[in-house]
Parts: sequence; C-alpha cells; structure tokens
Amino acid sequence: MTTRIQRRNRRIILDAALEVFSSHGFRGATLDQIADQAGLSKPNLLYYFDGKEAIHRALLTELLHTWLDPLREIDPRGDPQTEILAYMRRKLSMSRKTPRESRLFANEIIQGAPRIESFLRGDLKSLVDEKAAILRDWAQGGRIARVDPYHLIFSVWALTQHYADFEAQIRMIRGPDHDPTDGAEPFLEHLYTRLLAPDSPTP
Amino acid sequence: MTTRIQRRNRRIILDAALEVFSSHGFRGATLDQIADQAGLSKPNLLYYFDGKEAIHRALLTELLHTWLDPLREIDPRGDPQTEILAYMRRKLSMSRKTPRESRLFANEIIQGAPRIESFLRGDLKSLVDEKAAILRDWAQGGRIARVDPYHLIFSVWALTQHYADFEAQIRMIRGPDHDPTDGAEPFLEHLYTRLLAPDSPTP
DNA sequence: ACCAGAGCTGACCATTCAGTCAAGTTTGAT
DNA sequence: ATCAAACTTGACTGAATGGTCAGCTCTGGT
Repeated sequence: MTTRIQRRNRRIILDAALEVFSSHGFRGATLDQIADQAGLSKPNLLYYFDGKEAIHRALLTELLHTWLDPLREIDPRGDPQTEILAYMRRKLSMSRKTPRESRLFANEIIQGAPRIESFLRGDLKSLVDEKAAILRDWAQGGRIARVDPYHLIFSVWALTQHYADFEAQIRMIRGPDHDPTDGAEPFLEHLYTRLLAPDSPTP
Repeated sequence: MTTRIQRRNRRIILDAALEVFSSHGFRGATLDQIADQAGLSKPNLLYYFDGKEAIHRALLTELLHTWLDPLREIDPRGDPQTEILAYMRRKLSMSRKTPRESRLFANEIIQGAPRIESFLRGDLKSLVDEKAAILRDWAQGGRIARVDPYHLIFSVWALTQHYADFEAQIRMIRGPDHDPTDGAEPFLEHLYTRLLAPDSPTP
C-alpha cells in the first residue's frame, strides 16, 4: 500500500534526481545534491529508495517506458512522407518538452550505455528493425527516395535530440534570449521534405 | 626545457586521460583509473600535471585547438554546395578518426559546458557567426536553398557527431561487426545534395 | 666513475560521499 | 485522545578519492 505522502515524495525525489543526474551524469551526481534539490534530508531519500543506483534506475525505467513511443506510432499504412515528418515532429517536441530526460539518456549512451544495454539490444533494436523494414519497403516501392532506412532513423534522432543535448552550446552561440529550437521545425520540415521526395522515375 | 621522457610521458598520460574522461566524464573519472590506463603511478601523474583539473584542461585545450578547423576551411569564394558537402565530410571524418575527442566534447556540453564557456562564447561564436553570414549570402543569392544558416551548421554537427557520441547505441542496433559509420557518407551526401539544391526560380 | 637533477614511489592525509542507525516527530484510523 | 505505523533526522561510519611528501632510483653530461 502506497500512501499519499509516499507518492508525493517519490515524485519530488525523482524530479530532483532528474535535474541532478541529467546535468552531472551518474557518477558526478551526489545524494546530497539531490537531497538539497528535493528539499529533503539524505536519510529521508534513502527511506524512499534503496540507494543512489535505485533512484537512477527508477528514472531510467520511467524514461525508457515512453522513449520509444514516437517511433512506435509510425504507421505502415499511412502516407510515407507524412508519417516520417510527423515522427520527426514528435521527437522534436520531446526535445522541447523534456530536455532533461534527453540529456539523461545521452549521458548514459555516451558513457557506453552500461545500465541500459539490455534495453538497447532488446526493445529498441526490435522496434528499429521493424520500422526500418517499413521504411525500406517504402524506399523500394519508390514512395520515398532510396535512402538507407537505418541512417534515416539515426538522422531523426541526431537532428532532434541535438537541440536538447547540446542546448548549452546553442544558447551560447545564439544568445540567451533566443530559444534553442526557434526555427528548427521549419528547417527540419524543409530538410525531410527535400530528402524524402521520391526519385523522379527515369523513363 | 622539456626532456624526451617528459614529452613521452605527458603524451601517455593525455592518451590515458582521454580514454577515461571521454567514457566517464570529468567527475566520473578517477586519477587511479588514468594512472592504471597509463601504466604509471598516481604520484607520477601528479609529477607531470598539477592535478586532475589540469590534465582535463590540457586535453580540452588540445582538442579545441583543432575542433574548429573543418568549419574554418569553408571558403566564401568556393562553390556553395561543394564547400558545404566538403565541410560535412571533414566533420564526419573527425567523428570516425577521433571519436573519443568528440565524446569528451559532448560530455562537456551536455553538462552545461562550465569549463569551455569562454571558448563557446568567444572563438566558436565568432567563427559560426562569420560562416553563417556566408551561408546566408549564398541562400539569399539563390546559390543554395533558402535555409536558416545556423540550423544548417547545427545539422552538420548533429548528423556527424552523432556517429561518435552515440556509437554505443548504434553498435547495439546494428551489431558488433558493422562499423557505425558504414553507409553514413553516401546518406549524408544524398541528404545535403537534396537539401541544398537551389529553389527552382519562380518565373 | 661521479653527481646533480630528473624521474619515480610507498605510505600517508584530508575530504567527500554513499549508506546506517537510534531516536525523534507526525499522521490517520479508531 | 490514543497509539501504532509511517515518516524524518542528526550524528555517525567506512570506503573512495584527490593530493602530499620524504626519500628512493635512474639518466646524462662531464
């Protein structure tokens, strides 16, 4: 039985932990920082979670649960260009709305993905393989340009997550007033529209 | 006066530190790990460098010295598409040849770029502004498609560095035999050729 | 062969940090 | 109002880690 206080405090702790882990990485984060951020004492943190590792695991589990949703929604029966453009927009929207989660994930991958290897090799690979097959069919059927489906998926990841993961760099180049993703959507729409336009059939 | 031994050992230490820092981040790396990797004792490390911070700083300084070279080479007098494609190829080549340096940089940015803020606001911003102006002129002159020059530069960074920074993820999806960048170059050539083709003039 | 300085190390220190615990306070069902 | 369970915390512990130091060994110029 979980109480009202438990739900509230677990949520507060996970929020604080997301803030700290996403900006310092697992090793760089300390329980004291998380406790401060949460406005709770360190022993109290450990009353709700079994340790630093457990907090981190809870955060990743929660994240991975929704991480694949945008890709999952690609519909093989839909219009190819519409589907891919919509996928890109969903990913860009995630970068806008949950940049800390994106950085949490990025930190994990850059450091070799030790804690989410089974997820990557399992759920992620399966889904990517499945959707890549759809993209391949679309390309072979001439409904989009003949591009490598895996690199196409990677390009969406790279181009959208970049705005969350490298936000600091973009801010320093474009100035503090500028929102990092300003102008990104029309640019990426243009890019994918051009990229995907079917090859004109050689008569 | 620097001796032969000094040059050799500083090099060994920086190599080891690059390995460790790039895969664990600054806080996650320990002097003992670096010493192990270098095959030297920890006090010996500190004989050559003033501390963990100093090793990291030396590494970043060395990296930043060449980080901007690919962008710097864009020639305003060259053919726009050729120049931009060549830029993309230079960046992709860097991701292939020096992925650890790319991850060192990525770690730094994701964590808010505290140690290289002045570089980003200074040298990097200046150069990006300068080259963005060139790209803008090309776009306005109709020599490439009308795209936002900043997002165009960001797209090159995102698409090329992704192969180094997210190598672990790509490997787990494509399998261990597959080189992560296999097929990337033709894909990106196709992408930028399509993206940049000048808008057909409306008569 | 000598030796001054460069190069190197085991032992040690201070701090940071994850995690524990005994003893307190608050909550909510009765 | 009572009380058992839920919640909270100051004070602590042990391990990890960045850094120091006295004294050792090696190197290269004479």
